[in-house]
Amino acid sequence: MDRGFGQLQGSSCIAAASMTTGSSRNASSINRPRAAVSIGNVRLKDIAKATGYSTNTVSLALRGSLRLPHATRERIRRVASELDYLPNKLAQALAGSKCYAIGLVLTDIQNPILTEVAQEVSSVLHNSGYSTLFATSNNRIDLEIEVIREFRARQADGILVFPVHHREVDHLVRLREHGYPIVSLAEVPEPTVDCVCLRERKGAFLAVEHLTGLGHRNIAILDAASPLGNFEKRDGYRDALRSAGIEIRPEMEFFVEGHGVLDGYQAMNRLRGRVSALTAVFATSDPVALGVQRWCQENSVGIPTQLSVMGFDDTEFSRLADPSLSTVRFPVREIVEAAVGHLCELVEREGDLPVPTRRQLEPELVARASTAAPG
Amino acid sequence: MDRGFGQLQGSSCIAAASMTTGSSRNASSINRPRAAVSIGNVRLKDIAKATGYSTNTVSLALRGSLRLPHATRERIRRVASELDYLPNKLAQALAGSKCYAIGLVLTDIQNPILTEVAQEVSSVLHNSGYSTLFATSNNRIDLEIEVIREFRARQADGILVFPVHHREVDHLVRLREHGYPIVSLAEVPEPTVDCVCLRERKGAFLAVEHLTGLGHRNIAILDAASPLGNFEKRDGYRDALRSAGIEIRPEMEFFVEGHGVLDGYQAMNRLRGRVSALTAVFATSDPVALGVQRWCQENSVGIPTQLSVMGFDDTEFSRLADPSLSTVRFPVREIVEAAVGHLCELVEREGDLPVPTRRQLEPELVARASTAAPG
DNA sequence: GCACGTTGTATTACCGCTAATATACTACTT
DNA sequence: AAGTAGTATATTAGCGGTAATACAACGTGC
Repeated sequence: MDRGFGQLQGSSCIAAASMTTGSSRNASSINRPRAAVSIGNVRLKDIAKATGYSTNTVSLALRGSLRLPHATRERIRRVASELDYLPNKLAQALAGSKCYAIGLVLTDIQNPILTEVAQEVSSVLHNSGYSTLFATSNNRIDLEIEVIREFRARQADGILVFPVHHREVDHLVRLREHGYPIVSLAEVPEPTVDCVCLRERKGAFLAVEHLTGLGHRNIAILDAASPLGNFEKRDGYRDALRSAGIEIRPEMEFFVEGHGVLDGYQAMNRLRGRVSALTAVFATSDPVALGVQRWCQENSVGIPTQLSVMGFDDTEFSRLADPSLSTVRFPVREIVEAAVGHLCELVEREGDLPVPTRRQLEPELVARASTAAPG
Repeated sequence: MDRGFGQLQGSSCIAAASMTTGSSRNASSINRPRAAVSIGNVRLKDIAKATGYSTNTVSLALRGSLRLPHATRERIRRVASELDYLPNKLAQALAGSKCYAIGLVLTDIQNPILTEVAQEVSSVLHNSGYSTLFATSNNRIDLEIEVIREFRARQADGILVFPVHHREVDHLVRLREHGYPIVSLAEVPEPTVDCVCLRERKGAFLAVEHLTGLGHRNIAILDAASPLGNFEKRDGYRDALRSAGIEIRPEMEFFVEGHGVLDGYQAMNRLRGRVSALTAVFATSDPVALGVQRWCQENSVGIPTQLSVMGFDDTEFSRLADPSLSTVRFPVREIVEAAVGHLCELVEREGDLPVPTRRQLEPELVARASTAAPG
């Protein structure tokens, strides 16, 4: 929140490079306009020339080696900052073994919750000294595989991924087996790959249990996950019905194309004939639920009087929807922190990874105004 | 992870590497779980050993050099793919001059429009053969500067940025002057840095002109941009009032903290006493407008009967809001395509950049149900 | 029959950095 | 005074690629 005007904060003082009122010999070779390079093409070698030390000594100084006397270290550092030296992280990564970059693969970002995840991931990684490589699979497994290869080619130290298909993770497992750190942000059935995830099945269970608890018995599910082969939420839905002694009817399970508002809206259009037969709808993501609400408003179906609507994720839009949406919270911060933490741990093990673990976070029901006892 | 005496050149010789005989079967030997490295640590040298050629010949073959006879090229390529060779892009970048990565800096991602931008950018870049480095400045100029330095250290070939302050872009200008390709996605006053942007001032003008055209004269602005020093939308608002002969009253201009739904809602709470004095509200982003709608619903202010509401950006949530939100379209695809295209062009110039240009895209009014003539 | 291009491939030198080892010096020992 | 530690720095060899150059074997032309 600080507006801070005087941002002169040692951020940069370029052009200094060309001046070098060299105490030792001249360093005129620095300002030779080399081709194709940016402002910051000051290298260890340049600092070496400017100070008279060897590049290796400069490298040691900048990394704070105690083998160098304090005075030398400081002198080199001062010159480095005068020249606005920026280390070449590619070269560092090539010489060392890490490159301090993590790849993040999202499925799509129609759902604002994934956006929040992206924001949080990049921010947490930044604070841990890592950069974020970003890509979306667009819900296509071939793209998922492709971008992961891309990340590996860039020597990313590890990968965070929302797999497109929670059951098609062979490519992840294989990498993991070879010591490549990968953490899935969605639950995969067998813990053959690390995952830090929300207990989705239970989340869906809570959502639907909330509805049955209110007295609903005709509950539809608008399911955007199953078409991709991800059945956790549908299973939770069925669990809840079963545990309430309600028959599971396939005709109450509807597939939805994507996670957008429009998808929910259109789904309702398709099943409009059946609406009178139900008293509640559980959508597997918030935007879909908002689309349902919208359809109801247009079609004069009262929420929650005639139809109760549940979402999933608890995005900001849901809280301030009209009526406010009952949903299940997706704890972005907790999941991201745990996932990044775990991934960084794996990365630091440098190859000898422990057996994969699964960390499941607990979902939390958020009951709001879009659900009530059936009229 | 030191290997001692340096006589052993390959620090991690995969089993495959030991096959010197020209024959080419041994794929199964890849999966020896060696320390500290990923599965794909097959290098040119390994392919060289496996085929009997020198690493340079292998390099040429994989890059399709015509200096090699067809048969040799194909043979090498086959072996490479059998070994699942993945080129080390860091090494390529270090040896060549480009690294085929672009940095993207967003301000925050509360606003779904920025999310769409991120998705689109990474997708378009991917199709152009570039990777995306991702970071958010969180609306803090110091972070903006920091992540840009980070990108430069990673040798990003160029940067796409939504500057936090459209008028504080010295750090960008300085880089640009030194030949570093940067494209701003928001309009900066002087074209000292390339930008591909929406004509925001005109967009705001259209929005407010739409309101004045309907007969409104008491129009407030909920402005999330001005607090950051970005006055385009406010200026457009004033332009429209002026051109309709309406007095500009400072008490009709309200600052909003952020671009979230809640921000709009809370802003309305703060100015509730004044609501009766106005007939229309222009919010500088859609979520803020949705917050306004929500507040009105809770406080029984009819939209658009008692109050007209305009947003900005045209996100999916707005189209399906209730009532559907009148807004101004932010043409994500066009802007991103133009910006990425331009940036890539600059990148390909390899340092000798032309003078910065500004490409302004035209905004488009989207009139929906949240605006009408004042009752 | 020998200089002379053409091929096809190997050798070598970087890119910017880290890390292991080598080499001057200095300062203590004994 | 010579041997022995340290200390402060330089030299060299990689990391995994690319690029320039070298070279060897093979036709050609005259």
